[in-house]
Amino acid sequence: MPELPEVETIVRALARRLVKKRIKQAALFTTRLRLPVTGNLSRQLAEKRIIAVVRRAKYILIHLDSGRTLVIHLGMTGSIRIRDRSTQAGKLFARARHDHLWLQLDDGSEMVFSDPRRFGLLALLETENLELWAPLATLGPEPLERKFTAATLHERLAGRKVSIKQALMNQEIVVGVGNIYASEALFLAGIKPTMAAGRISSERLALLVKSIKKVLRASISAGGSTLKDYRQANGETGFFQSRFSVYDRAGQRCPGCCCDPEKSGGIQRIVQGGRSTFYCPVRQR
DNA sequence: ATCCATTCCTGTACGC
DNA sequence: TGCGTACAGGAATGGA
Repeated sequence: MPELPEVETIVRALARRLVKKRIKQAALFTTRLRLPVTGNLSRQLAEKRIIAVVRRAKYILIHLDSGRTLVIHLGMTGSIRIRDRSTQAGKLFARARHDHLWLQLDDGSEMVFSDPRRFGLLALLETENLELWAPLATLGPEPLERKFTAATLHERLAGRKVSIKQALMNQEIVVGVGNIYASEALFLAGIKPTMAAGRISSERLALLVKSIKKVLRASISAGGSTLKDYRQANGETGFFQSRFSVYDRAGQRCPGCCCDPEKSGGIQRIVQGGRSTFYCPVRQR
């Protein structure tokens, strides 16, 4: 999916375009997402004003003046597009194959949520009780907040035998880090992805925390990473993918590596928990 | 308590 | 061109 930088990029665009706008009409085209969509979303969204759009972990939270919040998670292949009235000039909205939610705003623009694989989710919840909702209730700390420190991570990893790569992807330990940025952050920190999470020194965890923040911030600055499905809300691709150090670069030389990939084999691809991990055996120990 | 494989669903790339 | 297979950015689940 969209990991934290991609979701953050989308949220910033949505905030710019949607806040203070009123939803004129809404249409939900399926209830079959990762969790069944409950309630009459179309009716509950119509005539409501959007007062804020924020991110929590990889969730998009759209606060409405009705005291409810529209929650969107993009799963692996979800995307959100906003289209101007001007680009639609006179045309009726045409639903594409995997469009699941359509909103028409009072300035004539439209927001569409699409998700071919339907691993994403949509929910409308009481804003006041949002944090009690199970998927949000168990989430760990935000990696870009100041209070996410080596001490935080150390405490959360204590005694864990699972690999550090898998631990970083566990949203109860730290949120927002998915398959790409887990590999990238571990490369920056020089930590081998298979190390037991609970056995890494505080010093190395401090470097890991810095690396996580650094790679996430750099990617946000680049508008995220586009592999296949991800697009910014205006339809443009991100461009951080061109700056990956190890992700999807098996056999190549890692940035600044001293070794000859012809001999060393370069960046390795292994599988952990069913997901690909990329790392440099020379620089990551 | 922790960890692992499996599952949801669809699209695409690749080898034959 | 067509077919089968593997794999893809996430996260919940059940069983070990």
